[in-house]
Amino acid sequence: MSTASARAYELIRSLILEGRFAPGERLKEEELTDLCGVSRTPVREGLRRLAIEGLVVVTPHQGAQVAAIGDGELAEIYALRAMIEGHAAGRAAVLIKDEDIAKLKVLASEMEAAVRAANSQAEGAGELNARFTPANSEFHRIILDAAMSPRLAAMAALVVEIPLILRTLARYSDAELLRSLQHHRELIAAFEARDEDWARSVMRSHVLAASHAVVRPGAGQVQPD
Amino acid sequence: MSTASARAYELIRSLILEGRFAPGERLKEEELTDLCGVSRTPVREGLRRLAIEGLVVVTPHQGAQVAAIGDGELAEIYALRAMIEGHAAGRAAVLIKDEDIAKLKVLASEMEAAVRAANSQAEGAGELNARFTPANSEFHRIILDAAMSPRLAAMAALVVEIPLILRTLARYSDAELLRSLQHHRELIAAFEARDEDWARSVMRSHVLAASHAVVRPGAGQVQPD
DNA sequence: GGCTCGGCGATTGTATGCGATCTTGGGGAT
DNA sequence: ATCCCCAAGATCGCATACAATCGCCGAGCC
Repeated sequence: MSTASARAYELIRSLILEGRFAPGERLKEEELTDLCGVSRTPVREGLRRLAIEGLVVVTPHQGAQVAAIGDGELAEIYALRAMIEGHAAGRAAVLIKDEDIAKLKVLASEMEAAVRAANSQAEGAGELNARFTPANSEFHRIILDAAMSPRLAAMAALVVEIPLILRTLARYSDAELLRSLQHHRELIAAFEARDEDWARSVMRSHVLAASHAVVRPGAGQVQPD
Repeated sequence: MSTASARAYELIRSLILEGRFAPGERLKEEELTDLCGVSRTPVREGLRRLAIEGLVVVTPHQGAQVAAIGDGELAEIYALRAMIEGHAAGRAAVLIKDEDIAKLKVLASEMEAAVRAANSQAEGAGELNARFTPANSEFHRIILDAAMSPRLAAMAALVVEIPLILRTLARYSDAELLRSLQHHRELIAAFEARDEDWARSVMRSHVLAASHAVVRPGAGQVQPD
């Protein structure tokens, strides 16, 4: 529990990802000090870390603000993400343990159930998002961990979390959502077949498909990925 | 000049890359304070940044130490590097400006001259290293910058500098050195042809070749890459 | 004799104070 | 009326001081 500094980092990060701070909004150290209940030093530390991870940008003597990214940048980020997560999926196909594959199956079912529930009950997108997103994040995290490469995970952190800032803009059509679910199942199949190339290819498709759903804000429900 | 913090970061980083600190060696904050001439606060900041970049590892309440990496990890790092620099070269093939290509030609000539001088004069490897390495680093930096992707550059930083810590172990045979020089020329040709796939492929070869020269410490001269 | 526990030194983590730099608002000149 | 410049307020960067934690070593117990 190296708490104060880590807590500040996690709190600020979660606040940004939850959308409590708008992109471009300025983050004053003193303000965060009050929110976190710690002093400016650990707040600064967390801010710098978030800056390196790309969630915020700090300009000297001018403070930090939530990263704001344009469409061109977003497309580039998704290209990087396809590369990295594809690579991770390839490694994972060789290294992943059977128990982790079992976890993936559970999560895939959970996501499918979330979609079914939202569709049948005519629930709001919020409800779907609340069930779908955590399962989806966990799904991708398991694959990344299975790749057993801390540096790859660090690189993934640079590109995975950025799009989440804009999650309010990311809307999937029903067709895209179904395709995303199918990708998950196909990934699991590739893992079970221990097919490195197949897994990499499917993951690339998965991410690139998500890219097009995000860059063009459409009418849909949730951000699967 | 956001100096104090940036200077501390750069100084510590250069000391590590110059080999002044052995891998695994512990870095005490107070000691660095004396070396940098600044207080502990900016030293800590630089240390954390280096930690995220992978050059040092910090364990809470136990301080920082220079990253020590094994052969397995090294192979994995080179695989990532091949992926990232390959991607960068592909983008660069489309985006690079003619003047930057001209710079690459100058640097390639410089590296060739350095190798010729070292061979004919039976110079020590140190002399070659002193001429070759800066030109080589600049060569790769130009390509990375030409890709016009800050995040890609950030990811490259995660994997490009790590092998440099072990540069004393990296020895190229004459044949490998020549191959490296040919790769540089071929990259330039691919850029001039604006051939994205060609550039990516050559860069991947370039990095993967370097990988095998580094993982197996052979009898050679310098670390071109 | 070996093991465990408690105290001490060293080092890191956190808080606060001061100086430097940037932004903002108003007044004057063109 | 618009633009520029300057001063005041605010915020950040750095230094220092204090608190918390860890590792080590010796004494005591089993």
